[in-house]
Amino acid sequence: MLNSSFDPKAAEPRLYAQWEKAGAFSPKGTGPAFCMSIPPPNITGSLHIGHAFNCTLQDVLARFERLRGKAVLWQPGTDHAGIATQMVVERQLSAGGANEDRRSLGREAFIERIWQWKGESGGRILEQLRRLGASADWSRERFTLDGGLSAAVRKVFVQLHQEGLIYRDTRLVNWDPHFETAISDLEVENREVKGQMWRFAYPLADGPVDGISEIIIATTRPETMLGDGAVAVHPSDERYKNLIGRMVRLPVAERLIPIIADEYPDPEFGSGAVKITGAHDFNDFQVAKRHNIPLLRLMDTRARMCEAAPPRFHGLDRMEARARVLEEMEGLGLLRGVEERVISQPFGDRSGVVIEPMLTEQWFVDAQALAGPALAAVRDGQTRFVPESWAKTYFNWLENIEPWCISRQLWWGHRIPAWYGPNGEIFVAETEAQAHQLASAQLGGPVALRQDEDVLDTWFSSALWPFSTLGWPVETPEMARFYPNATLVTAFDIIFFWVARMMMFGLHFTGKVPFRDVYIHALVRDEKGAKMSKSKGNAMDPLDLVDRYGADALRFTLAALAVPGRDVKLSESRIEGYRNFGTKLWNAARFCQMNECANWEEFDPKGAKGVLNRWIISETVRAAGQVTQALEAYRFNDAAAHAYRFAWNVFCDWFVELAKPILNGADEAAKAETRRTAAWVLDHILTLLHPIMPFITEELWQRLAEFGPARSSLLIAGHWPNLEEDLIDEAACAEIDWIIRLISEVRSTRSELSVPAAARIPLLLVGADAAAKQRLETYQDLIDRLARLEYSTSADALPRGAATFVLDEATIALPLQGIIDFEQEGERLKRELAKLAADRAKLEAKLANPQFTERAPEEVVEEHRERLEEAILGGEKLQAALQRLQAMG
RNA sequence: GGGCGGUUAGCUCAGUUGGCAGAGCAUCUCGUUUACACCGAGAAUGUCGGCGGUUCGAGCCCGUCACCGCCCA
Repeated sequence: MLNSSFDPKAAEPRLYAQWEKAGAFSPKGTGPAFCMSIPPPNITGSLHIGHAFNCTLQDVLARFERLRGKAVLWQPGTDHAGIATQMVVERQLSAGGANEDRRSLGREAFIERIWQWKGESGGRILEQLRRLGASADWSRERFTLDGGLSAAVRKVFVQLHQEGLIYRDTRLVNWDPHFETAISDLEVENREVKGQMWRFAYPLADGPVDGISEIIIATTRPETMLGDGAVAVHPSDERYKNLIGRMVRLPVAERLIPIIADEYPDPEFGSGAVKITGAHDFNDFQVAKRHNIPLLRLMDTRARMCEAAPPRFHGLDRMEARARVLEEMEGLGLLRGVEERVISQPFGDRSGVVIEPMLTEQWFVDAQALAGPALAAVRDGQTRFVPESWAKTYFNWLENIEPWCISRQLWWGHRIPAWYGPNGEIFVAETEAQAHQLASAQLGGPVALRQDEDVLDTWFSSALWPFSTLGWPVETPEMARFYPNATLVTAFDIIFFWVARMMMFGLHFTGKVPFRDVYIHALVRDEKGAKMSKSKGNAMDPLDLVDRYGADALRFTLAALAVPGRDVKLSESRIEGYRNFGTKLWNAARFCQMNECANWEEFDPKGAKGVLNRWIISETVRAAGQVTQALEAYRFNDAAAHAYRFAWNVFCDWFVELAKPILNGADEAAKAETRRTAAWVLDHILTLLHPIMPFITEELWQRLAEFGPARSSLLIAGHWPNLEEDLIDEAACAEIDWIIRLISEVRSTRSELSVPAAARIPLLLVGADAAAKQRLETYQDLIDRLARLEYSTSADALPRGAATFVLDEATIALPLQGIIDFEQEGERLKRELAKLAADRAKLEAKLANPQFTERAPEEVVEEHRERLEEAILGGEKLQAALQRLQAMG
């Protein structure tokens, strides 16, 4: 016998082990393939609510499609996370007290240390996903630095290089002076901070022109003036027209620089003149390129001033240099003011330090060339964004894409497969041996080669994830079967980083899109809508929630809140509510078990005779259809809501209650059929809920079999309902619906009139048609019990002193003389009448409008007519009841 | 500055061809009816952000404004 509640703590690990042991997570059978590649979490990561959300949605899909008979491969794995991982281990080194850092350790030993760390703690997050019930195929777990995936990376690099799509170039990159590496512009966080805007005067070198002797520029970064190559003004700016082409004397640096005309400066903003520091500002870089302005790199890798600055600045940190520049400008009398203002400043999202746009030589991917096919594939529908609106974000980014800087000055990652010869010749090859071959061939003999020190951006390998994990470039059976992937589930903040790049590389290297659907979900925020973060202290730990409420409750909550295109605000009361739902389900199963609702396997729902049974079977068909449709459309919230409503508000609230008299009754045939029906429906509920609540449903599936027929499989390997519409019996639905409405109305009336709950009262059905009379007769016991009636019967006339309400064509009277206050009932009737009168007036007005009757669809007009008739007849009946009541007074 | 999203019950949010405004939580009343108090029965609650337009009919479509959030400059 089941206990009165589910114990997730005990059951979850047991069930999960059972699934794994059964090999339930591996693709099975010959059905259509369904493949998802997990967005690989960082090995440094630990599970946060965003992972839990992403994981839940994927698992819902995986389990749903698996139950539908597809061969499901949910491909798991992790990402090496270059900068984050290196950071973790470097921090460990410096905390070790041995005065070690990565340089003292050396590259090889340091990397060894990281592998060691990875072995110990790198798999933690995947363990945590298991606690949520993730049914990924762990036997196929991959890591971006695995041999096969690394070979794929080298192949891609070499091929793109051969095609001229990877090249070395000197451009501005976002430089992180803390980690001393280039980082992606996507890893830069622009924050509004308080800063100052200084105004500098640059004197004209050859004396005044038209009375103007200097030009004023504004800057928030005074130290960069040392690298200025020009002053730009807008060609249409009348103030400066005659200055274009003249030189100014750059103070402090004591150099001459030209005044140039360019569209970039905004004449409305500040003085309209802009200093151009091509080596330290992205916009300036573009201007400098257009005008061949020299690029002067002022800083070294740690953002200390270097050669291009005057010697007295060498070695100064950029902030020290700023103070010095200001001091000198002031001394020269050329500082023309300063104002406080909010400025947007770039910070490294990992290091937290101010990012320096820096002129360096790096490897770049010609992303623009790869973007074309990636754009086309979404435009012509080969890959579909869900919700569709995210395609716009994707288009917008790809249409304006910049060269992708892929080299990183780190040690942890895929080392760039490029070797340099004695005179700087570059040999790009998949192996060092091949590089030597290339070098020999080109240089006429063996030479010493030095491999590029840098590693690739982590996203370079992630971009290959949907196919490198399947074995590409080897043509494996998995590639043939599971590529393209069916669906990618990820958050919107990663469309640029990852989705776009997978599209570019997938199309370029496999000729196919990497996935058909991209389901984009929102971010999880706290109940006030703030982004969760450890520093804010509002982060909810998913594992803590699992401990307290069970994985199913958390999963159900996340699914129920997964509305496309909107942030998820998670509140604990919601989780608690869905935990309660689990308990409700558990107890419904317990009821079934106590009533021997089993042995349905021989049961054919088509042959069910009882109206109640035919009704709940009809409802099951409807619910299964709704849940299926919702999941197919990625409407996780709808799927959750439909399943919830059916299980609780239909099955528990009505079927179980209505079935009780039968199950306790003497009609053995009816009893047997009802038991089987109940078992059949419950199994369908378990199946429909399984993708969202895998643990409790699996547990019930197995426990229910203790008294019934043995299960032929675990629920995870069961079958999704595929019910035929002709199981729906409209007549049975109408009949049960009538009973439900009758009972609800009695309850409501009793409650409004404060009839004591324990009081048994009579019910008279007045003016009913034959069908209604028949229904009352057939279900009398049941109605009496659920409405707490003394007796119920048909009658010809309204009794004296009764509370009344209208049900279709009939009037229901509850003779309550001596129990209720008739004044109160009179008031209640008047309120009802007023409501009906208002409805009536509205409907009449509408129907009197020829525009409406002529233009609205026939069925809408008809519906309005019916509603009007109902309002009129109902009003008459209540009016009669009211008169009868008042006649007593 | 450009783009996107949001504004519906006290709170969190649904509302997908325009046709009777919903759910969960919270609140209030009643209830030990043999699955369940993590429960049952019932109730109350709305200028669908403002203004204008299209339409027989607008929470939904269009325009505009306000406020909030995010992304990109």
